[in-house]
Order: sequence, then C-alpha cells, then structure tokens
Amino acid sequence: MASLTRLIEQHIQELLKTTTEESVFLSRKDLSEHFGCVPSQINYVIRSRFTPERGYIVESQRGGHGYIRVIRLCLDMPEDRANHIDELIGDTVNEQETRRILANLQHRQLITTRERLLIEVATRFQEEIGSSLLDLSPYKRDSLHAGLLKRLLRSLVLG
Amino acid sequence: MASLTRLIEQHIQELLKTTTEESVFLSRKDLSEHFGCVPSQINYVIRSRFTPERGYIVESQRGGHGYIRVIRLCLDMPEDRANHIDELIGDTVNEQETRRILANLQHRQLITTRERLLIEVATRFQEEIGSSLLDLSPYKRDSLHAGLLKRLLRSLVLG
DNA sequence: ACATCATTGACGAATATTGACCATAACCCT
DNA sequence: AGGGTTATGGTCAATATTCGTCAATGATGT
Repeated sequence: MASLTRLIEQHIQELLKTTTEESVFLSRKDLSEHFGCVPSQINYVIRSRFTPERGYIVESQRGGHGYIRVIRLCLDMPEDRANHIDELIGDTVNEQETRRILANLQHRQLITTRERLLIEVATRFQEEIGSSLLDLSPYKRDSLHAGLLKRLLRSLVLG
Repeated sequence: MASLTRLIEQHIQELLKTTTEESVFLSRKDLSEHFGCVPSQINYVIRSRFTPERGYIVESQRGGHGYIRVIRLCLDMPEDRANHIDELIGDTVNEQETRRILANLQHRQLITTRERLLIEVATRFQEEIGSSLLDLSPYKRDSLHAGLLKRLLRSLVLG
C-alpha cells in the first residue's frame, strides 16, 4: 500500500510543513539515492503530485549546484470550500455570472483586485478564441469557461 | 548549496542595492581575486545573470583603468513595463519559456506567487484544451500561448 | 481485459568552472 | 607623436555536474 511515489510525496510535504520558508530546495540525486530509486522517479512524483492545479509551483536548475525547488501556496485545504466553489460555478457559466462570483470573492477578501483582473482577462481571452477563432457553440464555450474558472479558483483558494 | 556563481551574483546585487546610483562599476580582476576564482568566471556571472531579460544592461572597457559597469533598467513607467513584457514574450512561447519568464518576474517582485500560480494554471488549461480537445499544431499553440501570456501580464503591469 | 498509475533506464539538455589565448586602452619613454 | 609596455577585460572550448524527457515495461484497480 505504501507506494514509493506516495512515500516521496509525503516526504516532500513533510519538508514543506517543517520549514518556515515558503519553499524547499531538493536535490534530485540525493533524494533518489535516499529512496533507492532512479532519479527520474523524482520527476514523476513532482509532475503528478506537485502541480500548479494543486497549488504548487516548481522551479529547477540543471548543472552544477542544480536543484528542484517546490513552492507551496497554502498549508490548509478546507474541503467544504472546494465544494462551495463547485456549487457556485456549476457546469456552465457566462461572463456575467463570472463577474458576480469574482466580485463576491473579492469583497470577502479571498482574492485581490489584481487576481480578479487576471481571472477576468484569462476567461475573456478564452471566450474570444472560442467564439471567433474556433467557432464553438455557446454551450461549449460556457462549459470551457466553467472548467477554467473552477481550476483557477481551486488552485488559489485550496491547496 | 554554496555556488560561486550565486555568491558573486548576490554580491553584485548587494552593491546595486546599497548605491544610490542606477549602476555600479566593477573591476573584473579585483572581483575574481576576492572570490578566489578565474577572471572569466565573472564574465560568466554577468552573461548569465545580468541580462536585459532580467532588467540589466552592461557596459565594459578593457585596458588600463578598465571596468565592468552594471546598470539597472528603470521600468517606472507602466508603458515601459508593458514593452519589456512584449520583448520578453515575443510571438511564440512554450511552457518552459513561460516558467522562466514567470520565475523571473516574481523574483523581481513584479508579480506575486499567487498571481504566478494563476497564470500557470490558465496557460496550462489552454495548452490542454488546445492539444487534446482541439488538436492544434504546436506552432499555433505556442502562438496562442504567447497571446494569452502577454495579455495577462500586461493587465497586471499597466496597473 | 482494459485503463490508469508507477517504475526504470537510455539518452539528451542545461549550467558551472577553468584555463589558454585574444583584444584593447592607458601610460611611459624616447 | 610614435611605439613599446603594462594592465585590463573578452572569447571559446573542454570538462564536470546536475536535471529532464520519453518510451518501454510492470503493477494495480475496476
């Protein structure tokens, strides 16, 4: 039951919890030796577990003194808030509903003005491409819209 | 964890911070002696760390009384920042370039970690839709990618 | 059985460090 | 002024050290 991937994932999360910094620097080589696996296993763990969608940002550098840096956004992830977001958005949303939702989140100080701006620009861009360049149906567009919005908000508000 | 290149980089950045001028004059010879390395190591640090992309311009002169001058780009005007962004991105970008650009902008405190996360999630979503659902060519995807990234960053930087 | 997730290893790409050799500017001496 | 000397900085290629990608294979769950 204790898969290697899960062990390594937990190890990294433990490191994130115990540090006061917002990130940890890992050595792929050392980690792989510590867990007795091939180095590319570490890449697999990072790619599958520490994604932006889950609230992590990863930087790395090759060569001498290379590293893999994992940055965490949130420590806690309240489950009810995820459901709340899903309920709020549903399967489809239009631009008007989006603006209402964002205004509400901003009013409750869950997102900043700049973050709200980013989300509006991103959804509008997708809307624009979807309608003019790709000629998608209105339903399809609102569905994509909902998908993007959910993913953006989940990545931020949750971990 | 102690990389010579990073030490030298930090030293120069410290000098830039503590001066009231917009630039510092360095002596390649003195610097290399101070850090106990070959002189060409300094060139490597300059070439890899103090690039226009990172907001620096470098002048130098050989011969007696030679020097290396590092100038910090001034991006006080929103218009200048927007142009800088456009130059960074160009007409097409892939995911790797995007990550570099975002890491750089965050390091220069032009965006926050949360904003960076939002941008990564948005571009990844578009990438996912563009490749799997819509089967766009790689060039087309990179071009759309650049379009979205420019718009997101410009919206932030013009504020 | 099929689909998804996990593991492995061969090969490739990026970064750091060093040193030999090249180029240029100031200074000094006729 | 001219030309040699000295003092700088620049370039490039070789080498070492990391990390990334991709495709094949194995394991696990439905």
